[in-house]
Amino acid sequence: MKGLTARQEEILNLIKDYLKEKGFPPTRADISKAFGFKSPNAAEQHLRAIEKKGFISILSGASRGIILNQKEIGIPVIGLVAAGQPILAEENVECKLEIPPLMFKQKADFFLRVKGESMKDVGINEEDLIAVRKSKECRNGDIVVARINDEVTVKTFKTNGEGEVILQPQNKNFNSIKVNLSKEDFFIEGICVGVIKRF
Amino acid sequence: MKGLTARQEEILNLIKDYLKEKGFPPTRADISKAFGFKSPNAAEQHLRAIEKKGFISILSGASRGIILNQKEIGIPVIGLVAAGQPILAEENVECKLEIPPLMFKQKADFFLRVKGESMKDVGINEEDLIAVRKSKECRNGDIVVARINDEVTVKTFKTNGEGEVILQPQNKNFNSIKVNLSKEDFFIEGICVGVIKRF
DNA sequence: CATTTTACTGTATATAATTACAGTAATAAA
DNA sequence: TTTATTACTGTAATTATATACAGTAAAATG
Repeated sequence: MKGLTARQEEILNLIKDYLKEKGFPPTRADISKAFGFKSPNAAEQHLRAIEKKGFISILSGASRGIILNQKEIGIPVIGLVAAGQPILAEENVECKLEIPPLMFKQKADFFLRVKGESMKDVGINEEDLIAVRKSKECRNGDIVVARINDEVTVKTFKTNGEGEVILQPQNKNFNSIKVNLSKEDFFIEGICVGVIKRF
Repeated sequence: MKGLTARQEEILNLIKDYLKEKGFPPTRADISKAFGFKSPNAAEQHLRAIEKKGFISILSGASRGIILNQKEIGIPVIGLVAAGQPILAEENVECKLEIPPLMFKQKADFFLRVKGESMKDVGINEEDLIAVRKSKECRNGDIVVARINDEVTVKTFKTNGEGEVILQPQNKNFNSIKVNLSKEDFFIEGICVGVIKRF
């Protein structure tokens, strides 16, 4: 379900983030400050628009009386990534899962359901959920979610510093992937910060 | 950290309930109304006492600025199990971790920090947290947390139905453990319902 | 092309909410 | 026995917050 303008979605995301971080919703002034609005009324009117479209409820008279109408709280669980689609595109989202801030050592932005056994030697198996922090950069040895020509893969990242990138599986039955940066479309989607197995 | 008085605990529970229901914390007036206090200061002073004892934080100047210091919510994370102690004894609890109900397929009662690599072939490695559902029974093939003579171990459970129990590691470098039920003190603590890895 | 919607600034005000101060009374601790 | 602590009432000041009203301007819509 969409219907929100880009700006309204930004506002809604701020409310979600604020709630997650502080445990209670922001005031009109908090929102205005975050976006640089010089009038609290700017926030007020955005809130009313978002309410009208059904994403939040506003309790009249109550301070911070903003209620999220969505049950989709938490971070998205990504199943199969449709070719050509951004990883977080709505059609890839299986469900959402709420996790506490301290669950992993770093903040996780989404979960990705693992296909294949190429990383089994580090304990990542088919159907596991890996917790991913969005990042365009990574270090040697990081387990990364990378995209090569529309295909998303999870591997260990290696580089020799001269533009040569190798994606290493952690399974002796699989071969390393040498990425030709000049010919192939290569992109780091994020870094694996954790794994969840469900038996 | 000192314990809360009965009244303070009631107040804290109200805050938790209010938060769960409305999505934001109550004001002093809300608390006073719920308990029939005729002065908002009654609530204020309870809050200060609860804050002093470390259960909440109060943000100065912010309306509804009550933050739960959720050290004691969630399920316990068990580190090393002291010999002879029940697994959930307080001295074994490293911290607590709140998990959503849908995190695993079955309800988890506690986490156990894994020592050793005996289960590496099923993706359970040293320092991983395994989610355990308390249970005295289990089936063939279940990954169980078992206790043999004061020692806690994680293995795959096998039995031939004639009282013979074998605890199987999932690592070719480790040997199976045959349990002599007549001589040894054997006990199933629970069944592994999931794993969390934190990189 | 007129109208609506979006996206704001700027001002003002009623009220929501925190919080300080002054008490009372019962109970627990020193 | 004196002193804290717990558990409140009652009042009041200050600030935090919601929210109404009056505008401007650009973009989208019909």
